[in-house]
Amino acid sequence: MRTTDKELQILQILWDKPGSSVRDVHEILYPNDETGYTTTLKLLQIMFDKKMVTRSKQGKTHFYLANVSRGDTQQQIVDKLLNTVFKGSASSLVMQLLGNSKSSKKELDEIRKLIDELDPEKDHGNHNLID
Amino acid sequence: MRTTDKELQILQILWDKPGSSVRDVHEILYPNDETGYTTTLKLLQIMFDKKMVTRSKQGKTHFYLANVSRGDTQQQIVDKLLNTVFKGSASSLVMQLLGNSKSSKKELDEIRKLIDELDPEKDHGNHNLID
DNA sequence: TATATTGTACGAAAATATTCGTAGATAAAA
DNA sequence: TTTTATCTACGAATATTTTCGTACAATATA
Repeated sequence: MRTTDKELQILQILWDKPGSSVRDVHEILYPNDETGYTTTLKLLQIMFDKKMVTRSKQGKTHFYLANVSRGDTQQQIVDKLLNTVFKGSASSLVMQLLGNSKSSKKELDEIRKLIDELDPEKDHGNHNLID
Repeated sequence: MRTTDKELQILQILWDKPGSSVRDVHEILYPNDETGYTTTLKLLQIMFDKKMVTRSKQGKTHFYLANVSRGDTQQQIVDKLLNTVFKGSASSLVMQLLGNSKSSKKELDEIRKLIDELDPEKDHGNHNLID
């Protein structure tokens, strides 16, 4: 089953603010009300039919929760990107990502730590320690 | 201007095999001819109108070249992914990417090297060298 | 030369995604 | 209680993407 662009944006909101109402979502999605309220409503209803979200009624309004995990969804999308645009090469994806962006030193360190954890055997990083 | 799914697949082919004909592209895109030849033709024509590709005629057939660079396109798509799904955090994208995938040691080393180049100041990687 | 094959062009159908309009129910405010 | 706000439901209009059908020209083959 496919996740469309708008659905992804909405999931994003629900992951950040679980239990949002249609109005909550709508106000974040279209801060200037460029688009009608019922559009957002319809999207949430479709997502409910697809079981991408759950909801509970309180009074007359529904409160929604994402029913797919952020991690799984991220994984799915990254995998697709990896295969369709980077021929399955994770390193070239990372190169593209880091090469032309202003990632903070903190982020770089986090990534390095991750790699060290994934590849514990190698005696890496022994450059210019002594001299 | 937006790059659709199929357009991306076709660009992929043209980057790998510059100067492909419609038939070349078609056979790679639909190896079992699940879809009509004129579909592929139409897609290439649309991409030509959008100036995403160029072409030159030889006899009666056209040979196509991508008119957008692979790198730029990758960058554009990765940036979008980064912002819509990872809140702009490159490290969490990389974590998702590497955490749950079987990247080869070679790839991990390449990535490490890249990070070292981007972050030359830090005296990183000085763990358990002596003891 | 006739016939089959392979190419282009392009309008339109089909599939999918997004947006809107209307109707009706419930809750809040006058 | 009447009126106004806000909510849901849902069919249908729009927009976009993908696919197909048909016409016709150029080339290869019988």
